[in-house]
Amino acid sequence: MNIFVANLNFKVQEEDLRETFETYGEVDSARIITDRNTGRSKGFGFVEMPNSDDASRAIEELNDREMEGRNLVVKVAEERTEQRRFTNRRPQY
DNA sequence: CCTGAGCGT
Repeated sequence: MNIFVANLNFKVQEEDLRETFETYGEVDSARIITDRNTGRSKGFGFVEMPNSDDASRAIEELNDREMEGRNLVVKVAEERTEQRRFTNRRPQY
């Protein structure tokens, strides 16, 4: 199950996110979205949990929960538009 | 070092 998590403190990293969600069950992957150009955190990310039951509990429990001084926003993620592949050439603007 | 709506290379 794909989980969207936002309102993250910028200093929170993927492993912190993973640990937080592992409290409620197995975490397949945790990803923090970082700015392509600066590499800094965008303040939100995605967590994939194999067990949808654990995922639902995690969403209920972690949504609006405080983490590093910020209140987390945890929702079920929308389907990703399309599986895009790496493109070495990016229009820099 | 710094910021704060939203859905990913």
